[in-house]
Amino acid sequence: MLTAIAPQPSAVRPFACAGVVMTFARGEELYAQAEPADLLYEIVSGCVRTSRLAADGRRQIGGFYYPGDVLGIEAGGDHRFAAEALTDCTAVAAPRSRLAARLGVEAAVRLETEALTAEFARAQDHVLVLGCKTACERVARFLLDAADRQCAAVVDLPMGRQDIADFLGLTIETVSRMITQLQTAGLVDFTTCRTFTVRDRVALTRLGA
Amino acid sequence: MLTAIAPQPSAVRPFACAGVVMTFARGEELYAQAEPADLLYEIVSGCVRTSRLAADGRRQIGGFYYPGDVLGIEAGGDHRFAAEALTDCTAVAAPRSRLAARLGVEAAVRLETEALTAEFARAQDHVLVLGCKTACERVARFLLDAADRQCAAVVDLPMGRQDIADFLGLTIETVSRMITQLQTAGLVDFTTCRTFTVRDRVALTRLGA
DNA sequence: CGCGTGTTTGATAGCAATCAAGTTCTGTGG
DNA sequence: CCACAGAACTTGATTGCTATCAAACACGCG
Repeated sequence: MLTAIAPQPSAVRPFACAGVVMTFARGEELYAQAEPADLLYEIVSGCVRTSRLAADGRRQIGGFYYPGDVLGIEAGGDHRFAAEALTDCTAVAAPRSRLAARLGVEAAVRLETEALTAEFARAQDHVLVLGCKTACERVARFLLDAADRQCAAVVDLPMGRQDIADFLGLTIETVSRMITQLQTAGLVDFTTCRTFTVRDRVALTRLGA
Repeated sequence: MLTAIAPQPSAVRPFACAGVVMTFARGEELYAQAEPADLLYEIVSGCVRTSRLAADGRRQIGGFYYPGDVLGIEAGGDHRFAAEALTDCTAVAAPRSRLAARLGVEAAVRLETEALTAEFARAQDHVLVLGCKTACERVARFLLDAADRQCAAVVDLPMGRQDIADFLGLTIETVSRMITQLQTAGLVDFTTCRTFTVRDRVALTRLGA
C-alpha cells in the first residue's frame, strides 16, 4: 500500500513532498472512529466518506471528499469520524510532524488552519441545511453540490441512497422520492440511479439556496 | 454542544494583555453578518448569541457563548454570523494582529487554532443533533448543556424560546411543548419560564445523548 | 437463470409545523 | 402600588411532511 513518494512542486501541493501515496479499495477504511488522528490525507482520486455513529446507533455522514480535498483534520487528538473509501481511491498521506519538518512549522500550520477552516465552514453550512431546509431543498442542494464538484456534463454519484440519506438527515425512501420529484419536474435527468445531468440549474439553485 | 473552553489562569489567558474590555447592552450587536472579522472576543460576563439568515429568511442560531468562550473565530475573512448580546455583557476584544504582537505568532496561532477546533467540534455535534434527534431529545440535550454550563442549582436561560427553536431547528411551539413534557415527566422543574432545575439528570442524559 | 443488493413506489402512521386562542410575564406610566 | 399594553410563552386543533412498513422492480454477479 505504501507505494512511492510522489515528487511534485511543493509550492502547489505541499503534501507531495512530505507524504506517501496510498491506495484504498472500495469499502476499505482509511481510519476508524476514535483512532488517534496522526495522518493528514489529500485525496488524489476517488471518493471518501466520513461517518460517525450516534449513541442510539443512528449514523451521521460527515461529508464526502473528492480529489484535492484534505481529510483527517479533526477536533482534538482522535478521529471523531471514520473514513471509508466509496470507490477505489488514492490519497497522499502525511504525518503532521513530517509536514512541519518538510515545509516549516509556519507553512504546515497554515495548511492545517486552512483545511480546518474549510471544514468548519462546511459544517456550519450543513447545520443551516439540516436546521432550515425541507427534504426537497436538501436533495436539490446535494445534487447541485455534486454537480459543481465534478464540473462534468454527466455527474456521477459515488455514494448510495443510504449515504445521501444519512448525510441529509432523511430516510432512503424520502431521498428516492425527492429525486423522482426533481426528475419529474425536469430539473435533473437521471440516466442511471447513480448518474445524472442538471437540466435546470436556475431552478435547482433556487430550491437549494 | 455548548462546550466551554476551560477557564484558565491569566498567564494562559492571553486576552487580558492584548485586549480591550468592552461592554454591550442587552440586544446590542457585537458584530454583523458579512462584516470583516478582525477582532476576537473573550466573553467575561453575560451571554452572546450568534445567528445567520438563510436566503429565504429563515434564521439559524450558531450558538450561545458564555464567560470563558472565545467568539469571533470565523471561516475566512468575514463574519458568517452576526453576534448579539442576549444580556448586558462584557468582553475582552483583541485584534488578531495585536495578539500576535503581544504573545508571539506561535502562541497566537495556537490560541486561534484551539478556538477554531472547539467551534468545529461544536458544529459537528450540532449536525449530529439536527440530523438524528427528535424534538424531545434536542430540547433535553439543550437544557442539559445549559445546566452543565452554569454548574448551578438553578439554571438561568438567557435566551427566549424563539432562539432555542432556531438553534434546534424546531418551532417555538414545539420547544414549549417539549419543555412542558419534560416538566410533566419530572425530568426538569421550571420555576419561571427562564429558570429551571434538573430533577432527573440520568433520564435527561439518556434522552439527549 | 436465480439470487442478493440497491432502488423505487405505494399505503399508512406519527411527529412536528401551522393556525389560532388563551395565559403569563414584563415594563411603563399613572 | 396598581393598571395597562405589549411581548413572550403555553395550550389546543388541525394539517402536512417525512418516517415507517411493505412490496415491487432493476441491476449486477455467480
